[in-house]
Amino acid sequence: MSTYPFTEIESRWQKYWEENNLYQVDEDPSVPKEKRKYILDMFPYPSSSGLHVGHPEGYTATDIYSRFLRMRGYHVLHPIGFDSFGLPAENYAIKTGTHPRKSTETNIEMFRRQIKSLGFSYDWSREISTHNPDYYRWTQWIFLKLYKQGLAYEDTVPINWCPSCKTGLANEEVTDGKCERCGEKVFRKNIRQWMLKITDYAERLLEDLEKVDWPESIKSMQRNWIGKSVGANVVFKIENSEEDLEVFTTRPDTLFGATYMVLAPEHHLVQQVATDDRRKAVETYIREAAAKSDLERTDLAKEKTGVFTGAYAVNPVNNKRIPIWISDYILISYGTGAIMAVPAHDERDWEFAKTFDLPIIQVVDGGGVTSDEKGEPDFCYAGNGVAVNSGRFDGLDTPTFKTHIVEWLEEQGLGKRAVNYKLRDWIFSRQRYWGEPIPLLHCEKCGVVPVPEKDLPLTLPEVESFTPTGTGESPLAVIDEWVNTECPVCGGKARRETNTMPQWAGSCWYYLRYLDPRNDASLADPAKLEYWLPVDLYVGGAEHAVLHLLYARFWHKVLYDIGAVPTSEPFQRLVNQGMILGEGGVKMSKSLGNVINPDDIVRDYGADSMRVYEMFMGPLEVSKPWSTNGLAGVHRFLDRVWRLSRREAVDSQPPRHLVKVLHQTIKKVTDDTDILAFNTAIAQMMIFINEAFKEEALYSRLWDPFLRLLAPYAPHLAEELWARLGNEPSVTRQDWPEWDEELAREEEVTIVIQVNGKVRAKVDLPAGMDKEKLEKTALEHERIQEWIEGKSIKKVITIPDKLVNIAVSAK
RNA sequence: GCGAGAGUGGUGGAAUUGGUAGACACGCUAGAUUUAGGAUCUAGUGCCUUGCGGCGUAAGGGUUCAAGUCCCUUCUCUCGCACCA
Repeated sequence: MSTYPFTEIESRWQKYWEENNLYQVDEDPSVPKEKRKYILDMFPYPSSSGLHVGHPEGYTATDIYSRFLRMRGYHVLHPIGFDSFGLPAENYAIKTGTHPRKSTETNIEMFRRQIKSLGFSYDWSREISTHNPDYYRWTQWIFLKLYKQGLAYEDTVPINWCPSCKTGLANEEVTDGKCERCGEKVFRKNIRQWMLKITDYAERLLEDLEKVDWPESIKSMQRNWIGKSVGANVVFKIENSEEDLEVFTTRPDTLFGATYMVLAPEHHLVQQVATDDRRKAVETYIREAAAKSDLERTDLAKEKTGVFTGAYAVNPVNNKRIPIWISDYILISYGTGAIMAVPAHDERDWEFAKTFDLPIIQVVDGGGVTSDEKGEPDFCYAGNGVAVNSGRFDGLDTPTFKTHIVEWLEEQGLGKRAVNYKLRDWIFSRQRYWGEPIPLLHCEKCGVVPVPEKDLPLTLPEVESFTPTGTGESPLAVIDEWVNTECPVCGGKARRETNTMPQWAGSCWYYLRYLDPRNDASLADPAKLEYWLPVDLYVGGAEHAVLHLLYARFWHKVLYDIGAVPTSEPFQRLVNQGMILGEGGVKMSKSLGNVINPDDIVRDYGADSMRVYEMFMGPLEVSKPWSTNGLAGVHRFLDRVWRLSRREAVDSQPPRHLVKVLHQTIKKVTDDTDILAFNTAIAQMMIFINEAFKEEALYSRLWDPFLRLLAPYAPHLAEELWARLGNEPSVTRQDWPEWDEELAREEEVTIVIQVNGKVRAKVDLPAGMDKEKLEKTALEHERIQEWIEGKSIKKVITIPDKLVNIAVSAK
C-alpha cells in the first residue's frame, strides 16, 4: 500500500506539542464565562491488557471537539487521569505477590504511552491517579464530611458476598445473582458495614435530572433505579394483639379488595403473631427463606410459597377479618416489609391467592372483568377503572378514589400518604486492601472517632499478604501495628477501621481535582471551581448509567450542601459513545480472538487513521462493528490528502466550483463538528478532496482553510502539511475558517418534475427561479407533456429550487 | 412483564421544516497503468425488465399533491430493570 510517512510525522508533532506545552490551560480571568469549556472523558481503569479500541472512540470525540473549540476562541480544559484503585490489581497481587501499587503504576505507564500515541490534546500537567495519597487524602476528607453530615453509618446488613473475591459487593455489582467481576454465584452474608445514606438524596437526585442535558435513556435508567412510588401507609389492627400492622400500598383505592395480609419472613411481628399450632410451620419457612440466595428468592419463574401464621388482621375500611400469611415474595427492605394483598388487582397477589386458594374480590371495574361460578373475577386486572364493591366509594375513578381514601384514612388516624423509593443506601465497605482506608477509629471509650483532618491522608500500610481473611475482614485487620492506635480524643486504646472504600469512591469527585490537582490545602481552590464548573461535556460508556453517574451526583450534591462546590449538578451534558463491536457485529472478546489492539493500528496505519476511522464508522452514540477494510478506506483518504499536498502549490485564483465546494465544506464541517456529527463532517472533507484531486494544481488559497478543518480530526497530518505550506506551527493555534454563504451557494439546481407524486423528469435550472417560471418550464417540458396529455390539471405544487408536482386526473 | 431505543442496498452508514431515497466509505464488476501487486487511476454498481417502465426505507393500514420522515396496528432486534406492593 502506498503510504505517507505517518510514523515519522506523528512522533515529530507529538514531541513538538509536548515540548511546547501546547494544551496546558490556566484560569485566565479575562476569558468570559461563556468562553470557558470543560470537556471531560471518563477516566480509564488502567488494566493490564492496555487500551482497547473502545477507549479511543470517546477520547477522539472529545479531542476533536476540544481542538475545534480552541480554534473557535474558547478556553478549553481537557484533562485525563487514572482510576487506579480496584480489584483486578489486588487479585493479581493475590495470585503473584506483586504489590498492587507496582502493577498499577506499570499499567498506568502503558496507558499513558498508548493515549499519547493517539495525539490527544490533554493538559497532562493536571494528570491524577486515585491511588496516590495526595489524591485519596481528599477522598478521605470527603468521607469525613459525609460522616459529619450524618450520611455515613455502621450497620450489620446482609450483603452480597462473593465467595471467590471474598468480599462484599454493592447491588450494582451483582448481575443475575453473580459477581460482575468473576462470575461466581453471590450469596447473602451478614457483615458489619459502612453505609452511605444516598436515600436521603433520592428526591433531589430524581428531580434534578430535569436540569441536565443527558440522553433520555440514562435519565430513565436513573429514574427507574431510584424508583419512586407514591401511595399510602395503612394501619391494620391485629386480632388479639396490641400490635398494629402497617403496610405500604400504591393502591389504597383497592382496600376493599384486600383479602389477606403478607409479611416478609424477616418481619419483626412474625414471631409474635404466629399462633401455637402454626408456629412450627412458620419457623421452618423462615429458616428455608433465610437459606435461599437472593437469586432463588427473586426467581420469577418459581411458584409462590408461603405459610399461614394463624393470625388475623382487621381491614380498617370494613372491619373484615383477613388472614395473615408470610411469604418471601415480600421483601423486608422495601416499604414496611408487609402488604395488604389485593389478588383481583395485583398480579403477584393473584398468583399467591390462586396457589393457596384465598378469596378474590373485584373492586375495580376495568371494563372486561367477568366472574366465574364462585363470583370471583376470572383474571387479574391491575389497571385503573371505576370502583365497585367499595361501599360509599363505588363509582369513583381510580385517581379520585385514591385522593379521597387517603384523606379519609388520615382523618381516621388509620394511615397517611407515603412515598417509597427502590433506591437503597450505598454499602460503602470493601473487605479489601487496595482501596482508600476509611479514616475512622473505634475507641473503647469514645466509640467511633473520625481521624482528625490534619492527619490525612491515612495511608495504606505495607502488607505481606493481600489474601482476604475470608472472615469478612480486610487484609488490613491483621496488621497489628497499623490497626492498634491511640484515640485522638481521649488518648486511650483504639483500633482503626479496617474496611476500605469501594472503587467508585475515587471516581466520585476526580473531575473536581483536575481543576486544582496539586492543591494541598483543600480539594480544590473555590475560585478555580467557580471558574470551570460544571463540566460542559462528559463522554463515556453507558455502562456507568446508574453506578458512577449516580454516586458522583450524590457526592456532588453533598459537597454543594456544605458549600464546597458552586453547582448542584456536576455534569451538564452527557453523551454515551456506542460500543465498538468486532468484525461481523459480534462482541469483541479475548475468547473470540477478535480484539483489536490500538497499538497495532497506530503502527500499521497511524494515529490519524485510527482517529478519523473511529469517527467515520457512524454516529458517536451507536454501537458499530469494526472493519479493517473501512479503516483502510480512511487511510486511503489521508494518503490522498498527503499526495495532493505534494502537488505544485499555486497562489492563483482557484476555479469557482472548487471555491464553492470549499465553502460548502467549511459550513458542513463547522455545523457537524459542533453537534458531534463527526461521521458526516468527514464525509464532506472526502468530497472536497475528491474534487480537489481532479485539478492539476494545488491552490494554496483553498489548502490553507482545508488544513484548518482537518486539524482537529487528523492533527498530526494537518500540522505537518501546515508547516510544509511555509507556515509557523501550530495549526491548532489558528482560527477556525469562516464560510461565505454567497460562495457556498449552488448557482444551478436540479428541479424534479413530478406527475402525481412520481418523478417524471429532472431539469437543471439556475437557482432562485421564481415559482411562475418554474411551473411554466415544468408544464412545457417535453416528457411531462406526454404524461399530462389528455388529463385535467387539478393542482400544481411548486417548491422553489426543489420540485414541481403536477396533480392530474384522468379525463 | 415493565421502561428506553432501533429496524434504510451485499456491508458501515447519509437524507433541514414531509419535497430527487441510498451522500461518503467498504465490497464487487469492467477497463487503464504496472515485471507484479491486496498500490494507483477511470467507469459502473438498490431490485426486476432487452426497452418503455415498474418496485423499493421490517410488515400492514391511514393522513397528504408528496411519507424513510407524521398517525394507528403488528413483528423483530438491542439495552436496562426485574416479585419494589
